[in-house]
Amino acid sequence: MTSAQAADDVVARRAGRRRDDSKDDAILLAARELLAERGFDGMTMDAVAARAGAGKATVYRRWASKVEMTVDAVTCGTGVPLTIEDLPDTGSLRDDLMAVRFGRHRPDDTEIMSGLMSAVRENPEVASVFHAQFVRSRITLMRDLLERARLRGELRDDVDLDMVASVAPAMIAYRKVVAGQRVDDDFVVRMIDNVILPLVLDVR
Amino acid sequence: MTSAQAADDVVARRAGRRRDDSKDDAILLAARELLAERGFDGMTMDAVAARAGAGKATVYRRWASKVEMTVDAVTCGTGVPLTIEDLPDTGSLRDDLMAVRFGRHRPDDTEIMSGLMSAVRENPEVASVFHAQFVRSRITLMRDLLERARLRGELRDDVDLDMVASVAPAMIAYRKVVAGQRVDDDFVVRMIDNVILPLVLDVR
DNA sequence: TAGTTCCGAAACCCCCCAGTATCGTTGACG
DNA sequence: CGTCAACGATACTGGGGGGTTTCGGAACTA
Repeated sequence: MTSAQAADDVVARRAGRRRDDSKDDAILLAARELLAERGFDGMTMDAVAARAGAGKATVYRRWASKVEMTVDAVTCGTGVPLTIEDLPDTGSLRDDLMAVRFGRHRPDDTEIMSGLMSAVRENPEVASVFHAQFVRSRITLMRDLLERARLRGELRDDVDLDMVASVAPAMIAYRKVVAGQRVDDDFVVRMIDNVILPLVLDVR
Repeated sequence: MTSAQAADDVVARRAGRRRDDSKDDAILLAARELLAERGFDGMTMDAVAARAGAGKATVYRRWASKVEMTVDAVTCGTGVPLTIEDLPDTGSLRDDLMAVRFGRHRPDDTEIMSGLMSAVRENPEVASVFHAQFVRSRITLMRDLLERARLRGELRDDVDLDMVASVAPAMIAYRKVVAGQRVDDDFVVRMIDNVILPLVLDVR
């Protein structure tokens, strides 16, 4: 409980209409949708407010700037990045990787990643949250999964884990952001079976 | 000889000061530098003109818009993409790949690739030249080199050439554009030796 | 020298958009 | 019901930048 909430409950609540907390989510959702559809530059604050069914004043009452709103939209909206804690050991690296793709997780956020790219170059705050949300967490997850497979004895012993851990994130981001192609299930499975696994597995 | 040049030589040359063709190169060079330093949005036409030692009118006398100038800056400036014709068969895939990186070619243009990214999303013309210059040509080159290695008998026979051909371009673009890290010689060599070659080579 | 064309510099126009201010309205509290 | 804060809508401000025009000067032809 924050001190502000305590003040509301214990001390007399201030008069006047109370803030509609559901608007926070509506605004952040609108921001994410527009980020995915039009990118950071195309996501105007007027459009965000309009899609959320709110006025701009309501948006700026909650966030001081477009950047701060964007940071919250990305961090709160796309959720805490997946970690190895969320993925029970299936006993095989292939099944572990499939679980990452096909498990019951948040929807594909490559569109948001793509839409954020333009803002990353010129905004350190955005760059920081982008890196944490879309780069570091994914490489770390891959590295942890590979490490687990290594302990199970699945991997050859000369694998460069740090390098290999970035192969899948790189190929997925490249296909979406740089090459501008769809990242569908076919592509992911084919990448896993024809690139990642042949690269690390002991069996031949 | 173009008809315009013929007209200049045969028919009477029009009166007045002649266009300084060297300005074209100066402007395109300034555009590339600013594209690399500040990205497409940060590259203002005023800055391009100023760096080229020209007036904006001079720029707009040659190109109708910022986009058209950018397209020319990228296509003319970074040169014709490398093809397998430019790379004599060294007899080994590793040496072929090293020749791509360390051969006597144009300077590293990952900065320009990175700077163009923001414009790709919202401009089909830029997207087209970007794709030709930085995506298609590189994947094709990789694929041709792999094919050549396959004919030499270097490769395992179950290699997914189309998929593998995009691994190196993906990892380099990812590291630079998405992860925001330097693409130095160490990284490239390590990628070749610990990812690309283990993935395709027959020897084990 | 007269006429023409290109030059750099700079003023200018116009649109877009982040952010602010003001409106009348709505709803919670006393 | 009176008060007051949050609400949606909307007008407004200020800065940035693409693109155009103007201007005096320079370079070229005749």
